[in-house]
Amino acid sequence: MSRTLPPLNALRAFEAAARYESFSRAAEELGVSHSAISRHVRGLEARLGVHLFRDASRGVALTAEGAHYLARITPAFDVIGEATEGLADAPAGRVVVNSEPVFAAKIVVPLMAKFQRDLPDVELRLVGSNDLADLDRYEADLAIRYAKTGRLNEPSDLLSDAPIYPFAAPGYLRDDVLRPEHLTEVPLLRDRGPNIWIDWTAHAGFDVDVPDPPWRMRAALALEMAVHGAGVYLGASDVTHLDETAGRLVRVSDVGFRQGSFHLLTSGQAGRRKAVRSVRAWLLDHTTALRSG
Amino acid sequence: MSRTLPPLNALRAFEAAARYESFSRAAEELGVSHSAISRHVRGLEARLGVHLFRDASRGVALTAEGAHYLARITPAFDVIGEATEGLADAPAGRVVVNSEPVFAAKIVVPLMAKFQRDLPDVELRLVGSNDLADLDRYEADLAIRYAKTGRLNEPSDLLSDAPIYPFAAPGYLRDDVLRPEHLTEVPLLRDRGPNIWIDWTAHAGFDVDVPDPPWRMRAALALEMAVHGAGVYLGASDVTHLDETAGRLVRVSDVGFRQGSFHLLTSGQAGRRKAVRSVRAWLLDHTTALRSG
DNA sequence: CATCACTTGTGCAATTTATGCACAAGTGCA
DNA sequence: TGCACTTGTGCATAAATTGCACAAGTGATG
Repeated sequence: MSRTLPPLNALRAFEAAARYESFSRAAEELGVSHSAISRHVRGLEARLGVHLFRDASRGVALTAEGAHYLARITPAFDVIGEATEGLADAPAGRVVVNSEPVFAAKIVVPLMAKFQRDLPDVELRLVGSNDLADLDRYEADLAIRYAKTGRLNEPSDLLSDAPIYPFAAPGYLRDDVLRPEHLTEVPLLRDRGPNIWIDWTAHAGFDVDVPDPPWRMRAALALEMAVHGAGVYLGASDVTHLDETAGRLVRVSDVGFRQGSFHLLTSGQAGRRKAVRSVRAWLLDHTTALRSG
Repeated sequence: MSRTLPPLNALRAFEAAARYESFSRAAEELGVSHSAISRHVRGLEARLGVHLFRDASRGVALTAEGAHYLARITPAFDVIGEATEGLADAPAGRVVVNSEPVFAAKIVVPLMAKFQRDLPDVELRLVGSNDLADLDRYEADLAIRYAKTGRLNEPSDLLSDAPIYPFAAPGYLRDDVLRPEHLTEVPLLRDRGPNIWIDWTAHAGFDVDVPDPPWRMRAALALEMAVHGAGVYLGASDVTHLDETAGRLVRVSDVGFRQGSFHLLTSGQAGRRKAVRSVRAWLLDHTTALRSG
């Protein structure tokens, strides 16, 4: 194998500059400064030892060699671009979904078997994490994030805006009903953000000062504690549904309110892939029950 | 223009790894470590969101997508390689020659008009410099260097090993003959290296202690001083020939000796270009008279 | 079953390449 | 003459590439 290739990044700069016969225009297209283009092009010329451009009054002009080279390079790059985009058309492949952990555990994981049957060629990689995956950096194709109020800043699809209720293990409270005196007797569990128990007591009309516990934990842990009879969990009913159905949790009050929602974000780049679009559509199809209206 | 290309360096690593279905083999071909290949490939997979390889017991195996992609990418790279090598076949282009200054000024420059007629499509860029151009870093295509003794360490072509004689402006010495008493009366000019006047007096049989002047200068300046009647220059007759022919210098003794030589080095990369090979051949053709034997 | 050869994966740090900013120089036009 | 537009370059920063050393896995062999 005796093929030697020039520095490919410089070649890319050359190809763009040659198409426009302008370094500035090439810079715009590639999203870099003209200075980067100039350096790449001049470096390539020096390395190859030929003039690909000559000076023009405005911009640059291709030499005969430069024009001939461009005529060969552009189609080659087109092939590479098309082949790469062709991968996006494949219905198969791996799709990385970064999800808030409690949503991953309680909603997505139980759906995995069905997902496997419905989209057998897609390998779903589910990453439960509270860290915000950088979709622009290809850390994930799809991201499920929780917005405590309103919408997300980025374009997204609403997955769930299920109302918030208090839940406890069956038998944890007398008659499985939350009463005012309980609010100072038992641990009040929630996600570690603002104390939504204050909002709830206001809705319930309970005139009680809710103690703010000295510990913090995230929703997934708090929910597990409730399941194990260690307190009353206040949170969205989407993530409790699994344990309710299994009889591990009951709703201990009919007073609820809506605050916060889960959203699905799609990476701009990966979002063009058929496999990613399939997963997105599937997730939205299978979470319709979680959305109001 | 909506074409988007993957990171091209990673694509190159993929293509080599895919051909061999082995990261180690690809690493050998590209002259990097396997670890670089692995990172490139896995990065590309992550970015594209598809499996291009699956694990095999020994090495890696292409997935269907990977194989299909390879079948498109390899021909595109072949086109780029061939187009780039095609530039080398062009008889035109710029050729950079880095030359020791006195050789450049006295031998190459006077030949430029003939060069222009003989190779009109080649732009010769002559750089006179005592700095050693790094041929591996594309600083020059050809380099003319002086070896004070013997040969150069690198493969090279002998350009000139003309003997060393003393020269002065006509009339500077009585009867244009260098006598022993002159050696302590007039400035003895030479290149700034070891005092070759000591070698000369030994050859001439003059029992004189040659003074070592407190100044240093390079050959080109020393030669100009002699032309202007400011001393006697001792140096190789190749670089004095122009001024002799023009009557600006005469040889003032028949005693000469051989020491030192000019060599032509050719860059390995640029040396494959037709234009560079043409210049090299031309230079060797037009300097045959400077070589003994 | 243990050992070895071969292969890929990864933490960490060093090296190389790419890049932007700010200024300079050149050209054409009003 | 001044302005708009264009490319070139010193300097420094940012990003990508890379190697080293180790780890883990697989298959073959004695």
